[in-house]
Amino acid sequence: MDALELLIKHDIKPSVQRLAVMEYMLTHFTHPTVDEIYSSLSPAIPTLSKTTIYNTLSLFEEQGVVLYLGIDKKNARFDGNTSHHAHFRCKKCGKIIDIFNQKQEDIVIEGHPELIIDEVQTYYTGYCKACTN
Amino acid sequence: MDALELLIKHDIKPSVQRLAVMEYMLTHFTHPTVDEIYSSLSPAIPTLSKTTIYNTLSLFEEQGVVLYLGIDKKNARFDGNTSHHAHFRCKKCGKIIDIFNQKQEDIVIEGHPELIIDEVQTYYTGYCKACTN
DNA sequence: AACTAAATTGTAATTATTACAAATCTGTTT
DNA sequence: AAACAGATTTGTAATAATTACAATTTAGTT
Repeated sequence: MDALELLIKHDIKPSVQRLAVMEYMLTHFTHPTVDEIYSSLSPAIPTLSKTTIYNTLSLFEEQGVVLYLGIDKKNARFDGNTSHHAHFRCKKCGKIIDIFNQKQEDIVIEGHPELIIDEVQTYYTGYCKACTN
Repeated sequence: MDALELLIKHDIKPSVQRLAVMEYMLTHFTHPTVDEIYSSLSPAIPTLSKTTIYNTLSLFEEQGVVLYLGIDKKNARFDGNTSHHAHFRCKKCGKIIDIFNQKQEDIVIEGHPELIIDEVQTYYTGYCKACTN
């Protein structure tokens, strides 16, 4: 599925900027920050504003086409992969690794039938292989 | 276990400020922010500085006597309950609820024996009972 | 009492994010 | 093709959480 299709499917009107951000998210599953996205796209779209990146990602998140990650104290991070998976953050190098072998979480939390769950995020913290040696 | 014992057990030299913060965390399992802690303790300790709260919580977290929660976009939140449990945040009222009925997570992630896991945090997001009616 | 190291304080700096008004763009109607 | 309306983007300024840091205070030891 390409960027344009994805936007339309999620009721997002495409624009040059939105397509560029979506395209970036679909080719960089590195959980980028706003700054990283801005720095990467800015040369090709010289008029691009960082506010647009904030607006765009905020819209994308509302429409469920990207995931907001709160795993990093410093910056918001975003994930173009919205399928169910967890994340691991290395305390030393800061790298964030996808963890795919998760059982699908329950939609209802046992013992809390009164809560309506929209989203589940699991964050592991520790040391990656490169930082252990 | 009282505040003094806990600090000593975690190799933290007690001081008036540290004891006050620890005491607060042991009597307020509300996942407070730095500001909330500061505002609550400030009247009794008029010379208290907000920097001290930051320093103290940072030390407490390193020593494993409180948990840092990244569930709230705006502020850091802290939990004096370091036993294994998950958290739920209501999108509407912002309340954070403890979820205790979790199976103990594995120390090793299946498929990633190379990662050293120090911590696992699970954050649920959705709507609480009061905000659903 | 003097000394040393640690802890606390207060102010200033940093920085991510948001608010907002002006400018630009898109699509539609006349 | 011009005019218009609404949405989008932009740039700047404001906000606010956190950190840096130097000065002061405190606690413990000689």
